[in-house]
Amino acid sequence: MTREGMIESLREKGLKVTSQRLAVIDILMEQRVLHPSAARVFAAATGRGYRLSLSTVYATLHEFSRHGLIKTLEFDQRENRYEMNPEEHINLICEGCGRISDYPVSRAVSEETLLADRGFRVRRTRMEYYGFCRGCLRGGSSRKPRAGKT
Amino acid sequence: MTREGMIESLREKGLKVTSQRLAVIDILMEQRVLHPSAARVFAAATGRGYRLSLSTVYATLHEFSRHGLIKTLEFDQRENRYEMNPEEHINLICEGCGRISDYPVSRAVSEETLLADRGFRVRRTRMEYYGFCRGCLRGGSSRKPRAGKT
DNA sequence: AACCAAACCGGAATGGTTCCGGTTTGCCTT
DNA sequence: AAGGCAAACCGGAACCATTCCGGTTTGGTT
Repeated sequence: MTREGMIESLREKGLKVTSQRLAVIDILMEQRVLHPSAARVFAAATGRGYRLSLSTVYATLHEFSRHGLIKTLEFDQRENRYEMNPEEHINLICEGCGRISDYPVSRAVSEETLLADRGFRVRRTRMEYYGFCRGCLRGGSSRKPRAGKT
Repeated sequence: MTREGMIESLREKGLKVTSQRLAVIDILMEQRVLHPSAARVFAAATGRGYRLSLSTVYATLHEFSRHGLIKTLEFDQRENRYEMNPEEHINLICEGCGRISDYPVSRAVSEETLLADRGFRVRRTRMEYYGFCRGCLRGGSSRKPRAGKT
């Protein structure tokens, strides 16, 4: 999704295009590979001169997520992260440095199978593999050593 | 894993077998299909006459999880849940009633593939499908209508 | 029976996120 | 171009499941 595409989406859904939302969109586009947290989006935005509050960043990300423009990766101990990749994939989450990368893969069980088999209607999925990335395995070059719960 | 098996595991790992831990084990065994939360374990335990504190329940579950006796299902907004099923499976999580059920399935991508392909070493996985269970689809018989974030 | 690290306890602290009510603003109408 | 209004924004207070604290108890070993 491009910056213009997101703005287009806002209009389609009847959401207002505000300077704060544009700021969030810009940062999200720029940091998409990082799967940024709300705090990071806020820091990056203000650090670059945009004017908006942390509350607004939270509200905006929540709204974008609610409308399917982005996806929220919810965690218990670590802060939530946001991703823009709409394709089906597994998130590889490094417990050493906290980095998240995508690994494309098709859904393990089809929606139809689950519905027929269990009467369960899938709305969204979440697939995560926790472990250590190449860098952290290789003598922990590590940055931000953010271990999850062991 | 049986009650006796868990006690055995505690001894093997050098963990003390206390009355509080036995209480938690009993409740976990009894409520295994429910994937109970810490609060529920606590309530069930005290309600049945066991004497232990909520702090201890948290500490115990954390310890069991750390040693691989159980697995913690971490959530952001809702409370964490704990499961005893050691098999590879997908957790079907109903956004209507909060019920969690298991759907056995083999790992989508093998450990070896990921290591060769990305240099990523998998330590644990998490696969969840969110949606609505049979009961909630059929006119929301619903109990505990616990919606996650939309 | 003594010893000690591990486990337990209640209560205070934590911290990412949400809520609150009051103010500002995008956008539709005229 | 001005008016009107619901949506969006804001800072600060509130939330709450979980963790932390230090002081006490206890399982298991010597």
